[in-house]
Amino acid sequence: MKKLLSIKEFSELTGIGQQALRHWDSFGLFVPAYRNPDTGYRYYTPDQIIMVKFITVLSSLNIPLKTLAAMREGRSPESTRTLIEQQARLLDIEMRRLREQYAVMFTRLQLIRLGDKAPDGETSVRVTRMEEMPFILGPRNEWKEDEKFFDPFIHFCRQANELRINLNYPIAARHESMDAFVSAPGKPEYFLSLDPAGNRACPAGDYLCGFTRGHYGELGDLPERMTTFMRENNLAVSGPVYTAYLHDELCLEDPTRYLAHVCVAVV
Amino acid sequence: MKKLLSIKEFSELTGIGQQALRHWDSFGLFVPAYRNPDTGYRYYTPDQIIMVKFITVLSSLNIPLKTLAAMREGRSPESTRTLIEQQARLLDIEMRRLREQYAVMFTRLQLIRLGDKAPDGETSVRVTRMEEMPFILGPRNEWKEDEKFFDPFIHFCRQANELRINLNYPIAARHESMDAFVSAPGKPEYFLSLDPAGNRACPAGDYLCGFTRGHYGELGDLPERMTTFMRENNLAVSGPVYTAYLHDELCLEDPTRYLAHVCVAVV
DNA sequence: TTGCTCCTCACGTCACGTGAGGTGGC
DNA sequence: TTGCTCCTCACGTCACGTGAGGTGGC
Repeated sequence: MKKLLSIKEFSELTGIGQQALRHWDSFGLFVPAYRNPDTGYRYYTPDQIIMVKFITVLSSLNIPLKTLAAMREGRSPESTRTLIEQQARLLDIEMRRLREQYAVMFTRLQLIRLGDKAPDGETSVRVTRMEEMPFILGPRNEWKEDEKFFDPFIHFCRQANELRINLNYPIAARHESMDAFVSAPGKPEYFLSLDPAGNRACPAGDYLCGFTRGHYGELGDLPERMTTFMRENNLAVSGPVYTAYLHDELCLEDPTRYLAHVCVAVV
Repeated sequence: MKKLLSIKEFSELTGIGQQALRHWDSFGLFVPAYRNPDTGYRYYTPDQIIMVKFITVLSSLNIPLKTLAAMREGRSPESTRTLIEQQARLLDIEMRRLREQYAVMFTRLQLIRLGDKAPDGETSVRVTRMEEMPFILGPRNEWKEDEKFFDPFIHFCRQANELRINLNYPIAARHESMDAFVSAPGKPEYFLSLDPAGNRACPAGDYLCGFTRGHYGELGDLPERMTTFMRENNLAVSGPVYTAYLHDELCLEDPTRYLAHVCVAVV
């Protein structure tokens, strides 16, 4: 004689809600071992815990319950093995996705923190040691005279989609030379995705860094201030100019207060 | 003059469905940069991609969109930083959960595969080298005469819930001696959870293994066959007796065909 | 009888997807 | 005019949660 558990007891034992158990019963995914024909009461046996736990594990990835129900009938060791192996692959994909999201969040956090430490007045220019920053370079931008301002940016995003570049990472800009930056600060030659697994990087080293506030591409007098600083301190440029927004629309509602960070390697 | 994107263009660029964008607009989570007052058409700017991507990353864990919308208004670098840090913690928990599920699936798979390789006739007894199998031991079972058969099993499950033992792992049984196993095969002294991170393990070594088919606790003549085999081959027991179901209700619909595996270390 | 549990509708929720029916620009 | 896109309801979906109203055993 097997011990029978009421739906309340079984619900408490397994942690599955009563209504969930009734729902699973309603379309045959998981039915009680016994049902009182007079009262309609559901009774479960303790060994049904095994099945119920298995179902929760399987359903925790977005496999529809009806699909699971279909797979459960006519089951065999082979079919269950296949089901688990398939689930393992899904788990693997999901774990990759989470790791990537973690990296996205961490990269974003680094930028915000760098912005939090921006020097007083937010207009200063200085030389700082910077760590390596990996990235993926987009296609070279074409700034035709008649073209709309954001067309190259859209082109970058479209290319990114095609090349399976993750647009969740912060996007930065790059001018190939200080001259190019000074003459057109809002028209970088490249956009880049700050993917930590990127195939390129701006190397660790001393960088001339400038901060300024304003809408995307509006860098005010920062280019002049940087060139002035370099002249006064006898510095020479030794690489491209990188522009990143540390505090952007994710942090601020007022677009005129976005915080930009421009850096260029110097010797 | 900013480039304006129709909802279709923006949807294709970001991979977010048109109706999702309308839905996000409807309660203020993410509104188009411009709206034609005559036609009601929605227009988005390319830089809104950044926000939309951020939202998808945040919402991919089960944070309700309304909660996100509430957090988005009056945002600051500090609030966004806190939001990301909180998200990172959630991601961490989620990754632990997935790793655990992966272990659950893998452990289950090992049992099924062992069952697939069960010897011909499925009634044979033999000595095999077995790998280490970690587990967590439950409380000692009390088999009172008048108690229902499954009561100790329920007690184990309840204890497991209290002790935060993961019941998703396969559950096995253990008799402390061959005598105890032979005299009451269906009444093990312990139940155990086959958690690979368990604090105990049956060590790698040579085990006398027996297979039999039948419902839980019904081991037929397997105990006798095992003792006979040991006598005939001059083997001595050197540890507890473990019983696990390799093909159970997860694999088979017919309870009389469940496949049990009994093993005991021998010298 | 009281309190507890169970039942079956039936509607609510969340984040959309999917037509239904109509409009507007080329 | 045709074809395309956009709009706003409004209902469907999925996996339940949450009462509503009624029953049954101690």
